[in-house]
Amino acid sequence: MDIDKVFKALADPSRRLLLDRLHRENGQTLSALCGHMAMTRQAVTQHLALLEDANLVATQWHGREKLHFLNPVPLQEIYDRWIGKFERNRLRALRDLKHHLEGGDDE
Amino acid sequence: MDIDKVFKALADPSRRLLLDRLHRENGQTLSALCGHMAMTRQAVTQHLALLEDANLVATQWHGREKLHFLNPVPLQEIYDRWIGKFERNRLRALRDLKHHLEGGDDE
DNA sequence: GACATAGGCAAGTAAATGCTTGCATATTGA
DNA sequence: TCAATATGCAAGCATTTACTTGCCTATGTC
Repeated sequence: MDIDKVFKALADPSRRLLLDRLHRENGQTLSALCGHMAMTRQAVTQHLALLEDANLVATQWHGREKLHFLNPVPLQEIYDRWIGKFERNRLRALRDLKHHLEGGDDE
Repeated sequence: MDIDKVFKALADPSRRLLLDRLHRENGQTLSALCGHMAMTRQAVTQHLALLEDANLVATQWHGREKLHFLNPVPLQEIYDRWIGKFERNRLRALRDLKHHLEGGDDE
């Protein structure tokens, strides 16, 4: 899995909104998703393509409709393999921060 | 807290590497951090400024040296307020996905 | 068959991004 | 005091990004 694609896909607020919308109601068509966005259909298509490339969204054709489904796995992996690492030493980092900012060893 | 700044800060691999380096050894100077990066000092400075603006890094001057400290709080908040939400319905989303991809109601 | 609906493809554009180069300032140490 | 070290500031540039407009295709419906 390309973790960089996932981070880049999450970097845009419109794309995060799309994920939110799918989280609220899974399996929506492109047109339905467009309803929430203040941009053209093409722009939404491009955002969704990026999300699909990052494996955050999976699609399936139903006749002339393209249904979009949320895939939560990459989010989990971002946490497990990236954010979690920092959390494990969270207290230590905060101690460092406080120690040095509030007058540490030589100040 | 501006969650968008945090996501944008995390979108670049060089900036994630900088966080990794600070995680490995906290309180490094700009020059020390430059040692790990294949770019000019100015580029690193700009990356660090973005991280600081996103509140992922805090700095403190020690004479002519600028020390950089990791602040894990925004990462925690990204998890709590964003990723966690999706995780709570992770199984449901995966069920939706499987159901529709492997031949659902009408296929 | 004709027409509306759902979506795709591709070129164009303005703004953001990542990085560089050049020069200036401040601290430290011989 | 002079030079080396540590960092800052700002303009310039190439690439990427987000979005648009215009046109084309396929599915469903009267």
